[in-house]
Amino acid sequence: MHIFAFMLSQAEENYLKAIFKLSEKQEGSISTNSIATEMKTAAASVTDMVKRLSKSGCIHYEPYRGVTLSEKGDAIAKNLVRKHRIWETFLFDKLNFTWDEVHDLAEQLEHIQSDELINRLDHLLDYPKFDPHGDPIPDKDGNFALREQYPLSDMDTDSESIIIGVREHSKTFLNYLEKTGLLLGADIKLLEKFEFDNSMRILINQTKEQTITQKVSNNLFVKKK
Amino acid sequence: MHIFAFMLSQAEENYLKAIFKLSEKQEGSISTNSIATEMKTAAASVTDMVKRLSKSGCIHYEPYRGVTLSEKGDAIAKNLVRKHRIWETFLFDKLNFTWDEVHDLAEQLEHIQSDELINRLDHLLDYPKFDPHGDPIPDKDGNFALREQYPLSDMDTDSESIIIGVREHSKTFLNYLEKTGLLLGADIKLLEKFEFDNSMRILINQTKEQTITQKVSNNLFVKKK
DNA sequence: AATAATTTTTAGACGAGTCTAAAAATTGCA
DNA sequence: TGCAATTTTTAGACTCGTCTAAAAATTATT
Repeated sequence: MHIFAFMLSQAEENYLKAIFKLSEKQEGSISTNSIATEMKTAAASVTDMVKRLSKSGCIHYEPYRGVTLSEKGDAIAKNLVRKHRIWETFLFDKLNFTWDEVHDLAEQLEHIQSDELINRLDHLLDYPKFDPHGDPIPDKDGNFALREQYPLSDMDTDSESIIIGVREHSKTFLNYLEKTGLLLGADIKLLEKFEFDNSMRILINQTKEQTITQKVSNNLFVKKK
Repeated sequence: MHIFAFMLSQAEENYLKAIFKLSEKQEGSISTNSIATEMKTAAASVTDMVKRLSKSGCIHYEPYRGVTLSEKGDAIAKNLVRKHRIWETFLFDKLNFTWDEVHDLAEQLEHIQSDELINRLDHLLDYPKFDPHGDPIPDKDGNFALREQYPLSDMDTDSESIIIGVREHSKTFLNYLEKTGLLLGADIKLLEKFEFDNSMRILINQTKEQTITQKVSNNLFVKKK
Protein backbone atom coordinates (compact mmCIF):
# COMPACT_ATOMS: atom_id res chain seq x y z
CA MET A 1 0.00 0.00 0.00
CA HIS A 2 1.37 3.38 -1.02
CA ILE A 3 1.60 6.51 1.07
CA PHE A 4 -0.84 9.02 -0.33
CA ALA A 5 0.67 12.39 -1.11
CA PHE A 6 -2.02 14.65 0.33
CA MET A 7 -4.50 13.82 3.00
CA LEU A 8 -8.19 13.65 2.21
CA SER A 9 -10.92 14.93 4.51
CA GLN A 10 -13.34 12.46 6.05
CA ALA A 11 -16.02 13.73 3.67
CA GLU A 12 -13.81 13.07 0.64
CA GLU A 13 -12.96 9.60 1.94
CA ASN A 14 -16.65 8.80 2.41
CA TYR A 15 -17.43 9.81 -1.16
CA LEU A 16 -14.64 7.57 -2.49
CA LYS A 17 -15.99 4.69 -0.42
CA ALA A 18 -19.49 5.23 -1.77
CA ILE A 19 -18.25 5.37 -5.37
CA PHE A 20 -16.21 2.21 -4.76
CA LYS A 21 -19.24 0.42 -3.33
CA LEU A 22 -21.42 1.43 -6.28
CA SER A 23 -18.71 0.43 -8.77
CA GLU A 24 -18.62 -3.06 -7.27
CA LYS A 25 -22.18 -3.85 -8.21
CA GLN A 26 -22.40 -1.87 -11.42
CA GLU A 27 -20.24 -1.74 -14.52
CA GLY A 28 -19.22 1.54 -16.14
CA SER A 29 -19.46 5.02 -14.74
CA ILE A 30 -21.41 6.00 -11.64
CA SER A 31 -24.05 8.73 -11.84
CA THR A 32 -23.96 11.65 -9.42
CA ASN A 33 -27.57 10.86 -8.51
CA SER A 34 -26.77 7.32 -7.40
CA ILE A 35 -23.96 8.69 -5.25
CA ALA A 36 -26.41 11.19 -3.76
CA THR A 37 -28.80 8.35 -2.91
CA GLU A 38 -26.02 6.22 -1.43
CA MET A 39 -24.70 9.12 0.67
CA LYS A 40 -28.16 10.41 1.59
CA THR A 41 -27.20 13.87 0.38
CA ALA A 42 -28.35 16.39 -2.25
CA ALA A 43 -27.28 15.86 -5.86
CA ALA A 44 -25.85 19.39 -5.99
CA SER A 45 -23.49 18.54 -3.12
CA VAL A 46 -22.26 15.54 -5.06
CA THR A 47 -21.53 17.64 -8.13
CA ASP A 48 -19.41 20.01 -6.02
CA MET A 49 -17.53 17.16 -4.41
CA VAL A 50 -16.83 15.17 -7.57
CA LYS A 51 -15.28 18.31 -9.03
CA ARG A 52 -12.92 18.47 -6.07
CA LEU A 53 -12.12 14.75 -6.20
CA SER A 54 -11.54 15.03 -9.92
CA LYS A 55 -9.15 17.94 -9.39
CA SER A 56 -7.14 15.91 -6.87
CA GLY A 57 -6.97 13.01 -9.32
CA CYS A 58 -8.99 10.48 -7.34
CA ILE A 59 -11.74 10.09 -9.94
CA HIS A 60 -12.43 10.70 -13.60
CA TYR A 61 -15.41 13.02 -14.00
CA GLU A 62 -17.20 14.14 -17.14
CA PRO A 63 -20.13 16.52 -16.63
CA TYR A 64 -23.48 14.75 -17.19
CA ARG A 65 -21.60 11.46 -17.75
CA GLY A 66 -20.89 10.36 -14.17
CA VAL A 67 -17.61 9.31 -12.57
CA THR A 68 -15.19 6.39 -12.35
CA LEU A 69 -12.45 5.82 -9.79
CA SER A 70 -8.90 6.51 -10.93
CA GLU A 71 -6.19 4.04 -9.98
CA LYS A 72 -5.33 6.34 -7.10
CA GLY A 73 -8.94 6.65 -5.92
CA ASP A 74 -9.41 2.90 -6.17
CA ALA A 75 -6.35 2.29 -3.99
CA ILE A 76 -7.56 4.79 -1.39
CA ALA A 77 -11.03 3.25 -1.33
CA LYS A 78 -9.65 -0.26 -0.95
CA ASN A 79 -7.43 0.92 1.88
CA LEU A 80 -10.51 2.37 3.59
CA VAL A 81 -12.32 -0.94 3.20
CA ARG A 82 -9.27 -2.67 4.65
CA LYS A 83 -9.17 -0.30 7.61
CA HIS A 84 -12.91 -0.62 8.20
CA ARG A 85 -12.88 -4.41 8.20
CA ILE A 86 -9.76 -4.74 10.32
CA TRP A 87 -11.28 -2.41 12.93
CA GLU A 88 -14.50 -4.42 12.84
CA THR A 89 -12.53 -7.60 13.40
CA PHE A 90 -10.65 -6.01 16.28
CA LEU A 91 -13.85 -4.79 17.95
CA PHE A 92 -15.45 -8.22 17.56
CA ASP A 93 -12.47 -10.42 18.43
CA LYS A 94 -10.75 -8.38 21.12
CA LEU A 95 -13.46 -6.20 22.65
CA ASN A 96 -16.41 -8.59 22.32
CA PHE A 97 -18.69 -6.20 20.54
CA THR A 98 -21.52 -7.95 18.71
CA TRP A 99 -21.94 -8.43 15.00
CA ASP A 100 -24.31 -5.50 14.58
CA GLU A 101 -22.45 -3.06 16.89
CA VAL A 102 -19.14 -3.00 15.07
CA HIS A 103 -20.14 -1.20 11.87
CA ASP A 104 -20.87 2.28 13.23
CA LEU A 105 -17.70 2.36 15.32
CA ALA A 106 -15.58 1.16 12.40
CA GLU A 107 -17.15 3.92 10.33
CA GLN A 108 -15.39 6.38 12.63
CA LEU A 109 -12.17 4.43 13.16
CA GLU A 110 -11.51 3.89 9.44
CA HIS A 111 -10.62 7.58 9.11
CA ILE A 112 -7.69 7.39 11.53
CA GLN A 113 -4.63 8.28 9.46
CA SER A 114 -1.96 5.64 10.01
CA ASP A 115 -1.16 2.65 7.88
CA GLU A 116 1.28 1.48 10.52
CA LEU A 117 -1.54 1.29 13.08
CA ILE A 118 -3.63 -0.86 10.76
CA ASN A 119 -0.73 -3.13 9.96
CA ARG A 120 -0.05 -3.69 13.66
CA LEU A 121 -3.73 -4.40 14.34
CA ASP A 122 -3.61 -6.83 11.42
CA HIS A 123 -0.69 -8.57 13.10
CA LEU A 124 -2.39 -8.59 16.52
CA LEU A 125 -5.42 -10.24 14.94
CA ASP A 126 -3.19 -12.76 13.15
CA TYR A 127 -3.89 -11.49 9.63
CA PRO A 128 -7.61 -12.27 9.33
CA LYS A 129 -8.95 -12.87 5.82
CA PHE A 130 -12.60 -12.09 6.64
CA ASP A 131 -14.35 -9.66 8.96
CA PRO A 132 -17.13 -10.55 11.43
CA HIS A 133 -19.74 -10.15 8.67
CA GLY A 134 -17.86 -12.61 6.49
CA ASP A 135 -16.63 -9.94 4.11
CA PRO A 136 -13.07 -10.35 2.80
CA ILE A 137 -10.36 -8.02 4.12
CA PRO A 138 -8.10 -6.71 1.32
CA ASP A 139 -4.36 -7.01 1.94
CA LYS A 140 -1.91 -4.08 1.84
CA ASP A 141 -1.96 -4.14 -1.95
CA GLY A 142 -5.74 -4.14 -2.18
CA ASN A 143 -6.16 -7.80 -3.06
CA PHE A 144 -9.32 -9.41 -1.73
CA ALA A 145 -9.33 -13.07 -0.75
CA LEU A 146 -11.63 -15.12 -2.94
CA ARG A 147 -14.20 -17.11 -1.11
CA GLU A 148 -16.40 -19.93 -2.32
CA GLN A 149 -19.60 -18.48 -1.12
CA TYR A 150 -23.20 -18.88 -2.25
CA PRO A 151 -26.43 -17.41 -1.07
CA LEU A 152 -28.19 -19.97 1.11
CA SER A 153 -31.11 -19.74 -1.33
CA ASP A 154 -28.96 -21.45 -4.01
CA MET A 155 -28.35 -24.60 -1.98
CA ASP A 156 -30.12 -27.92 -2.62
CA THR A 157 -32.44 -29.75 -0.28
CA ASP A 158 -30.57 -32.04 2.17
CA SER A 159 -27.31 -30.15 1.59
CA GLU A 160 -25.20 -29.01 4.56
CA SER A 161 -23.34 -25.73 4.71
CA ILE A 162 -21.67 -23.22 7.00
CA ILE A 163 -22.65 -19.55 7.29
CA ILE A 164 -19.70 -17.40 6.23
CA GLY A 165 -21.23 -14.03 5.53
CA VAL A 166 -24.15 -11.71 4.92
CA ARG A 167 -25.08 -9.64 1.90
CA GLU A 168 -27.37 -7.16 3.64
CA HIS A 169 -25.72 -5.28 6.54
CA SER A 170 -28.72 -3.43 7.96
CA LYS A 171 -28.99 -3.34 11.72
CA THR A 172 -32.43 -4.92 11.70
CA PHE A 173 -31.18 -7.88 9.68
CA LEU A 174 -28.06 -8.42 11.76
CA ASN A 175 -30.22 -8.19 14.84
CA TYR A 176 -32.61 -10.83 13.48
CA LEU A 177 -29.68 -13.14 12.75
CA GLU A 178 -28.25 -12.66 16.23
CA LYS A 179 -31.59 -13.42 17.87
CA THR A 180 -32.35 -16.54 15.80
CA GLY A 181 -28.87 -18.02 16.16
CA LEU A 182 -27.98 -17.65 12.48
CA LEU A 183 -24.41 -16.71 13.37
CA LEU A 184 -21.16 -16.78 11.46
CA GLY A 185 -19.93 -20.36 11.52
CA ALA A 186 -23.33 -21.91 12.19
CA ASP A 187 -24.03 -25.28 10.54
CA ILE A 188 -27.12 -25.23 8.30
CA LYS A 189 -28.87 -28.32 6.92
CA LEU A 190 -31.52 -27.52 4.35
CA LEU A 191 -34.51 -29.72 5.21
CA GLU A 192 -37.19 -28.52 2.81
CA LYS A 193 -37.90 -25.82 0.22
CA PHE A 194 -41.42 -24.46 -0.17
CA GLU A 195 -42.05 -23.44 -3.75
CA PHE A 196 -45.10 -21.30 -3.20
CA ASP A 197 -43.21 -18.53 -1.36
CA ASN A 198 -39.59 -19.72 -1.61
CA SER A 199 -39.28 -20.03 2.14
CA MET A 200 -37.29 -22.95 3.55
CA ARG A 201 -37.06 -25.11 6.64
CA ILE A 202 -33.55 -25.50 7.99
CA LEU A 203 -31.76 -27.23 10.88
CA ILE A 204 -29.33 -24.99 12.73
CA ASN A 205 -26.30 -26.64 14.36
CA GLN A 206 -27.95 -30.08 14.33
CA THR A 207 -30.40 -28.93 16.99
CA LYS A 208 -32.78 -26.09 16.18
CA GLU A 209 -35.34 -26.31 13.39
CA GLN A 210 -36.49 -23.06 11.83
CA THR A 211 -38.38 -21.69 8.86
CA ILE A 212 -36.84 -18.68 7.10
CA THR A 213 -38.13 -16.45 4.30
CA GLN A 214 -36.49 -16.00 0.92
CA LYS A 215 -35.29 -12.56 1.98
CA VAL A 216 -33.23 -14.21 4.69
CA SER A 217 -31.83 -17.05 2.57
CA ASN A 218 -30.97 -14.62 -0.21
CA ASN A 219 -28.90 -12.54 2.15
CA LEU A 220 -27.00 -15.31 3.93
CA PHE A 221 -23.76 -16.49 2.36
CA VAL A 222 -22.72 -20.08 3.04
CA LYS A 223 -19.96 -22.40 1.96
CA LYS A 224 -20.59 -26.02 1.10
CA LYS A 225 -19.60 -28.50 3.71
CA MET B 1 -19.15 9.65 33.16
CA HIS B 2 -22.24 11.28 31.75
CA ILE B 3 -23.54 11.11 28.22
CA PHE B 4 -23.19 14.56 26.70
CA ALA B 5 -26.34 15.96 25.20
CA PHE B 6 -24.92 17.31 21.94
CA MET B 7 -21.80 16.27 20.16
CA LEU B 8 -18.85 18.63 19.87
CA SER B 9 -16.69 18.96 16.77
CA GLN B 10 -13.06 17.90 16.94
CA ALA B 11 -12.08 21.56 16.90
CA GLU B 12 -14.31 22.32 19.88
CA GLU B 13 -12.93 19.33 21.76
CA ASN B 14 -9.39 20.46 21.08
CA TYR B 15 -10.12 23.92 22.47
CA LEU B 16 -11.59 22.41 25.64
CA LYS B 17 -8.51 20.24 26.03
CA ALA B 18 -6.23 23.25 25.64
CA ILE B 19 -8.21 25.28 28.19
CA PHE B 20 -8.13 22.33 30.59
CA LYS B 21 -4.38 21.99 30.18
CA LEU B 22 -3.81 25.69 30.82
CA SER B 23 -6.16 25.64 33.83
CA GLU B 24 -4.09 22.87 35.40
CA LYS B 25 -0.97 24.99 35.66
CA GLN B 26 -2.61 28.35 36.28
CA GLU B 27 -5.23 29.54 38.71
CA GLY B 28 -8.12 31.75 37.65
CA SER B 29 -9.34 32.51 34.19
CA ILE B 30 -7.48 31.72 30.98
CA SER B 31 -6.73 34.50 28.48
CA THR B 32 -7.69 34.08 24.85
CA ASN B 33 -4.10 34.86 23.92
CA SER B 34 -2.68 31.98 25.94
CA ILE B 35 -5.18 29.66 24.25
CA ALA B 36 -4.04 31.00 20.89
CA THR B 37 -0.42 30.26 21.79
CA GLU B 38 -1.27 26.78 23.08
CA MET B 39 -3.31 25.95 19.96
CA LYS B 40 -0.87 27.65 17.57
CA THR B 41 -3.72 29.67 16.09
CA ALA B 42 -4.69 33.33 15.66
CA ALA B 43 -6.20 35.16 18.64
CA ALA B 44 -9.19 36.19 16.54
CA SER B 45 -10.01 32.54 15.89
CA VAL B 46 -9.99 31.89 19.63
CA THR B 47 -12.43 34.72 20.27
CA ASP B 48 -14.84 33.25 17.74
CA MET B 49 -14.55 29.79 19.23
CA VAL B 50 -14.90 30.79 22.88
CA LYS B 51 -18.15 32.53 21.96
CA ARG B 52 -19.44 29.27 20.52
CA LEU B 53 -18.24 27.20 23.49
CA SER B 54 -19.80 29.72 25.83
CA LYS B 55 -23.12 29.50 24.02
CA SER B 56 -23.11 25.70 24.34
CA GLY B 57 -22.40 26.01 28.07
CA CYS B 58 -18.93 24.42 28.10
CA ILE B 59 -17.12 27.51 29.36
CA HIS B 60 -17.75 30.80 31.12
CA TYR B 61 -16.58 33.68 28.95
CA GLU B 62 -16.44 37.38 29.71
CA PRO B 63 -15.10 39.64 26.95
CA TYR B 64 -11.59 40.90 27.74
CA ARG B 65 -11.63 38.80 30.95
CA GLY B 66 -10.75 35.34 29.61
CA VAL B 67 -12.52 32.02 30.15
CA THR B 68 -12.98 29.26 32.73
CA LEU B 69 -14.32 25.75 32.18
CA SER B 70 -17.89 25.11 33.31
CA GLU B 71 -18.62 21.87 35.16
CA LYS B 72 -19.80 20.44 31.87
CA GLY B 73 -16.69 21.59 29.97
CA ASP B 74 -14.45 20.23 32.71
CA ALA B 75 -16.13 16.80 32.51
CA ILE B 76 -15.77 16.74 28.72
CA ALA B 77 -12.11 17.73 28.91
CA LYS B 78 -11.36 15.08 31.55
CA ASN B 79 -13.11 12.47 29.42
CA LEU B 80 -10.87 13.48 26.50
CA VAL B 81 -7.79 13.12 28.68
CA ARG B 82 -9.07 9.71 29.76
CA LYS B 83 -9.63 8.65 26.17
CA HIS B 84 -6.24 9.97 25.07
CA ARG B 85 -4.32 8.16 27.80
CA ILE B 86 -6.22 4.88 27.46
CA TRP B 87 -5.51 4.87 23.71
CA GLU B 88 -1.83 5.63 24.42
CA THR B 89 -1.70 2.73 26.83
CA PHE B 90 -3.35 0.44 24.28
CA LEU B 91 -0.92 1.44 21.54
CA PHE B 92 2.05 0.93 23.86
CA ASP B 93 0.94 -2.25 25.63
CA LYS B 94 -0.84 -4.11 22.84
CA LEU B 95 0.65 -2.80 19.61
CA ASN B 96 4.23 -2.19 20.79
CA PHE B 97 4.45 1.39 19.65
CA THR B 98 7.22 3.32 21.39
CA TRP B 99 6.87 5.99 24.00
CA ASP B 100 7.20 8.88 21.56
CA GLU B 101 5.03 7.40 18.79
CA VAL B 102 1.80 7.04 20.76
CA HIS B 103 0.92 10.71 21.29
CA ASP B 104 0.08 11.74 17.73
CA LEU B 105 -2.04 8.67 17.12
CA ALA B 106 -3.91 9.12 20.41
CA GLU B 107 -4.53 12.72 19.37
CA GLN B 108 -6.66 11.33 16.54
CA LEU B 109 -8.18 8.39 18.42
CA GLU B 110 -9.37 10.47 21.38
CA HIS B 111 -12.07 11.99 19.15
CA ILE B 112 -13.79 8.67 18.45
CA GLN B 113 -17.28 9.02 19.92
CA SER B 114 -18.01 6.03 22.13
CA ASP B 115 -17.66 5.75 25.87
CA GLU B 116 -18.42 2.04 25.61
CA LEU B 117 -15.38 1.55 23.37
CA ILE B 118 -13.13 3.27 25.91
CA ASN B 119 -14.55 1.28 28.80
CA ARG B 120 -13.91 -1.97 26.96
CA LEU B 121 -10.35 -0.92 26.11
CA ASP B 122 -9.92 -0.01 29.78
CA HIS B 123 -11.03 -3.54 30.70
CA LEU B 124 -8.78 -5.13 28.05
CA LEU B 125 -5.82 -3.23 29.51
CA ASP B 126 -6.82 -4.25 33.05
CA TYR B 127 -7.75 -0.76 34.25
CA PRO B 128 -4.37 0.97 34.05
CA LYS B 129 -3.83 3.90 36.41
CA PHE B 130 -1.03 5.53 34.42
CA ASP B 131 -0.27 5.89 30.73
CA PRO B 132 3.10 5.10 29.06
CA HIS B 133 4.36 8.61 29.90
CA GLY B 134 3.53 8.07 33.56
CA ASP B 135 0.55 10.43 33.49
CA PRO B 136 -2.48 9.37 35.53
CA ILE B 137 -5.59 8.12 33.69
CA PRO B 138 -8.79 9.60 35.11
CA ASP B 139 -11.58 7.12 35.86
CA LYS B 140 -15.10 7.35 34.41
CA ASP B 141 -15.97 10.07 36.91
CA GLY B 142 -12.91 12.15 36.11
CA ASN B 143 -10.90 11.28 39.22
CA PHE B 144 -7.16 11.17 38.72
CA ALA B 145 -5.04 8.75 40.71
CA LEU B 146 -2.65 10.55 43.01
CA ARG B 147 0.93 9.64 42.60
CA GLU B 148 3.89 10.32 44.81
CA GLN B 149 6.06 11.80 42.18
CA TYR B 150 8.87 14.31 42.29
CA PRO B 151 11.06 15.80 39.62
CA LEU B 152 14.38 13.97 39.66
CA SER B 153 16.00 17.35 40.29
CA ASP B 154 14.42 17.39 43.78
CA MET B 155 16.08 14.17 44.94
CA ASP B 156 19.07 14.06 47.30
CA THR B 157 22.53 12.73 46.55
CA ASP B 158 22.82 8.96 47.11
CA SER B 159 19.02 8.53 46.96
CA GLU B 160 17.50 5.80 44.78
CA SER B 161 14.33 6.22 42.79
CA ILE B 162 12.27 4.83 39.90
CA ILE B 163 11.26 6.80 36.81
CA ILE B 164 7.47 7.01 36.68
CA GLY B 165 6.80 9.89 34.31
CA VAL B 166 7.84 12.88 32.26
CA ARG B 167 6.75 16.48 32.43
CA GLU B 168 7.81 17.54 28.94
CA HIS B 169 6.25 15.45 26.15
CA SER B 170 8.11 16.82 23.14
CA LYS B 171 9.26 14.29 20.60
CA THR B 172 12.87 15.35 20.88
CA PHE B 173 12.85 14.82 24.65
CA LEU B 174 11.12 11.45 24.50
CA ASN B 175 13.56 10.44 21.82
CA TYR B 176 16.51 11.46 23.98
CA LEU B 177 15.13 9.40 26.87
CA GLU B 178 14.60 6.37 24.66
CA LYS B 179 18.16 6.58 23.32
CA THR B 180 19.82 7.04 26.71
CA GLY B 181 17.85 4.29 28.44
CA LEU B 182 15.97 6.68 30.75
CA LEU B 183 12.81 4.62 30.41
CA LEU B 184 9.69 4.27 32.52
CA GLY B 185 10.56 1.97 35.42
CA ALA B 186 14.32 2.53 35.23
CA ASP B 187 16.19 2.57 38.53
CA ILE B 188 18.09 5.81 39.14
CA LYS B 189 20.76 6.31 41.79
CA LEU B 190 21.83 9.91 42.22
CA LEU B 191 25.61 9.83 42.49
CA GLU B 192 26.54 13.51 42.45
CA LYS B 193 25.06 16.98 41.96
CA PHE B 194 27.12 19.71 40.33
CA GLU B 195 26.19 23.08 41.72
CA PHE B 196 27.71 25.27 39.06
CA ASP B 197 25.24 24.20 36.33
CA ASN B 198 22.84 21.97 38.29
CA SER B 199 23.73 18.95 36.20
CA MET B 200 23.98 15.56 37.93
CA ARG B 201 25.71 12.21 37.58
CA ILE B 202 23.39 9.23 37.87
CA LEU B 203 23.57 5.43 37.76
CA ILE B 204 20.91 3.85 35.56
CA ASN B 205 19.72 0.34 36.50
CA GLN B 206 22.85 -0.32 38.63
CA THR B 207 24.92 -0.46 35.46
CA LYS B 208 25.18 2.65 33.31
CA GLU B 209 26.66 5.90 34.58
CA GLN B 210 25.54 9.09 32.92
CA THR B 211 25.58 12.87 33.33
CA ILE B 212 22.34 14.70 32.68
CA THR B 213 21.51 18.42 32.51
CA GLN B 214 19.05 20.23 34.74
CA LYS B 215 16.60 20.39 31.87
CA VAL B 216 16.47 16.60 31.88
CA SER B 217 16.24 16.13 35.67
CA ASN B 218 13.54 18.80 35.90
CA ASN B 219 11.41 16.97 33.40
CA LEU B 220 11.75 13.45 34.76
CA PHE B 221 9.32 12.35 37.46
CA VAL B 222 10.49 9.68 39.90
CA LYS B 223 9.14 7.97 42.98
CA LYS B 224 11.29 7.30 46.00
CA LYS B 225 12.46 3.72 46.34
C1' DA C 1 -38.11 14.75 -34.83
C1' DA C 2 -40.32 17.52 -31.42
C1' DT C 3 -41.78 17.64 -26.96
C1' DA C 4 -42.10 15.82 -22.24
C1' DA C 5 -39.82 13.78 -18.29
C1' DT C 6 -35.75 13.12 -15.93
C1' DT C 7 -31.11 13.96 -14.55
C1' DT C 8 -27.47 17.00 -13.68
C1' DT C 9 -25.37 21.33 -13.09
C1' DT C 10 -25.29 26.21 -11.80
C1' DA C 11 -26.40 30.02 -8.80
C1' DG C 12 -26.67 31.72 -4.48
C1' DA C 13 -26.83 31.04 0.44
C1' DC C 14 -25.39 29.29 4.92
C1' DG C 15 -22.47 27.56 9.12
C1' DA C 16 -18.05 26.10 10.89
C1' DG C 17 -13.52 27.27 11.34
C1' DT C 18 -9.88 29.79 9.99
C1' DC C 19 -7.10 34.09 8.65
C1' DT C 20 -5.29 39.34 8.48
C1' DA C 21 -5.84 44.06 9.46
C1' DA C 22 -7.97 47.54 12.05
C1' DA C 23 -10.48 49.19 16.08
C1' DA C 24 -11.43 49.07 20.94
C1' DA C 25 -10.52 47.93 25.64
C1' DT C 26 -7.36 47.05 29.26
C1' DT C 27 -3.03 47.47 31.63
C1' DG C 28 1.38 49.61 32.70
C1' DC C 29 4.04 53.48 33.55
C1' DA C 30 5.70 58.14 33.98
C1' DT D 1 -3.98 60.77 36.03
C1' DG D 2 -3.19 60.59 31.37
C1' DC D 3 -0.59 58.59 27.60
C1' DA D 4 1.75 54.43 25.67
C1' DA D 5 1.99 49.56 25.14
C1' DT D 6 -0.35 45.44 25.10
C1' DT D 7 -4.23 42.49 24.72
C1' DT D 8 -8.56 41.43 22.86
C1' DT D 9 -12.33 41.99 19.87
C1' DT D 10 -14.51 43.30 15.53
C1' DA D 11 -14.77 43.48 10.53
C1' DG D 12 -14.28 41.35 6.45
C1' DA D 13 -12.62 37.59 3.71
C1' DC D 14 -11.65 32.77 2.51
C1' DT D 15 -12.36 27.40 2.13
C1' DC D 16 -15.06 23.27 2.89
C1' DG D 17 -19.17 20.99 2.81
C1' DT D 18 -23.70 21.41 2.71
C1' DC D 19 -28.46 23.07 1.15
C1' DT D 20 -32.65 24.76 -2.10
C1' DA D 21 -34.34 26.55 -6.29
C1' DA D 22 -33.72 27.40 -10.99
C1' DA D 23 -31.48 26.51 -15.40
C1' DA D 24 -29.45 23.42 -18.67
C1' DA D 25 -28.53 19.03 -20.65
C1' DT D 26 -29.83 14.36 -21.50
C1' DT D 27 -33.10 10.65 -22.25
C1' DA D 28 -37.61 8.89 -23.22
C1' DT D 29 -41.94 9.14 -25.59
C1' DT D 30 -45.25 10.03 -28.84
